[in-house]
Amino acid sequence: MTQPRRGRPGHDQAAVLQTAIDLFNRHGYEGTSMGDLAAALGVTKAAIYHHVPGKEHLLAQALDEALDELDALVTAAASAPGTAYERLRAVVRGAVDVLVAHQPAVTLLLRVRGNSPVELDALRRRREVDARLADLVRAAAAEGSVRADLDPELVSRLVFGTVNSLVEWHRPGGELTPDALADAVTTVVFDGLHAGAGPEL
Amino acid sequence: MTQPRRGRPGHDQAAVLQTAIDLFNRHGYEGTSMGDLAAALGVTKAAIYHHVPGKEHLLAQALDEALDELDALVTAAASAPGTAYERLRAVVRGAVDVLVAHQPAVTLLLRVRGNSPVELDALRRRREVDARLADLVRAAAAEGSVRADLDPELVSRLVFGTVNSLVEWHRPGGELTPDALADAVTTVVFDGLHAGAGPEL
DNA sequence: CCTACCGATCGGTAGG
DNA sequence: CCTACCGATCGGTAGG
Repeated sequence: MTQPRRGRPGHDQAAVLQTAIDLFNRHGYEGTSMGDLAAALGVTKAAIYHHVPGKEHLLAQALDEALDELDALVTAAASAPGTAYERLRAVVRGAVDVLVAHQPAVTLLLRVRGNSPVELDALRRRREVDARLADLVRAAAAEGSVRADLDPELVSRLVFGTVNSLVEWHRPGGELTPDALADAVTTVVFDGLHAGAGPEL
Repeated sequence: MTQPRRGRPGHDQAAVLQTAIDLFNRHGYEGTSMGDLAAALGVTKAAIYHHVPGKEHLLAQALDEALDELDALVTAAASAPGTAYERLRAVVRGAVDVLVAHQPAVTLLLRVRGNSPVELDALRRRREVDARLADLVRAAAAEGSVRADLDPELVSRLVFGTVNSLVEWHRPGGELTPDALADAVTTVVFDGLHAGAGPEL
């Protein structure tokens, strides 16, 4: 039912967004001008405004992509069956999967500073996700399956700090499959670095 | 031997740098104008150029502060006595100390994208530090004191990803002392999350 | 001659 | 999707 295109094929909204996210990640949001984006797309600056209402709208769409995925992850984990330990382990693995599958959008989210209403709203949504991740760690600690000698809030920050750090170096098409990467992260996080550490309780 | 000041007391280079680093961290380097910096200092924009040659010089000084500390840390660790395990454990603890003591400068460093020669040079120096950290992990794995079932390069990225993630939430004057924080990080990194995991090999 | 600034404005570029 | 622009603001510098 889509109308046949007339004129030059050009770009659709999704292509503009994808290129924008890439440039935002490479040079920073403020460090990327709409002229840079136009040049990367091979069009003039004004042409971009045919597809999107403005620069900040591109940022908002990218942040929503990442936050929608993370929201879905913690919501599913909160209502999943099994022990708190199993749900925590699943959410760590799921977080790795989200970071790998949506790396550019998640990278942008993790760099948001709150410079605008769009960024402040993203920070608010992110804090909610972080709070629900901390709830899972707290439940696992209360259950006795995760160490309780450290503040669960602190443990949560360290664990998901580790997961989030993946965006700094992981690139799609690397040697590691997402599954192998998730295995490595959960092993290091739950069992630690010591040689011969057991894979399970 | 310093001459008595005449005219308004004003600000020295160090004060301008400290305020600049704070603003760069809060709003991003490109998101901070020299006008913003001037307003934060309570002077005019032109007055800043009496103290510093330009905006990028402020960034370069901040990045040098962080990189000098990290260079000193890995250099000391590389020539320290003891097993590779002991040196790795010391460098993890030392990295926490550096991040806490130089949090604003290190935060800036971790966000550098390579947008300019100054940033590219900082990235180059940072890659050298990262390589020497990976060397330590490799030596500990070869020694048999750290798990060798995972690529040392990957383990290094995860460990120092965890440490680096501190800058995202740690603020000076929090509840945790630097020592307690370093304890918590080394415990989680080396022993993992499992309840009752031993504190040592 | 100095340090420590100010009011005004430079040439370019930002998002739109 | 382009040429031709705008109000404003950028980093940096002039004379005093």
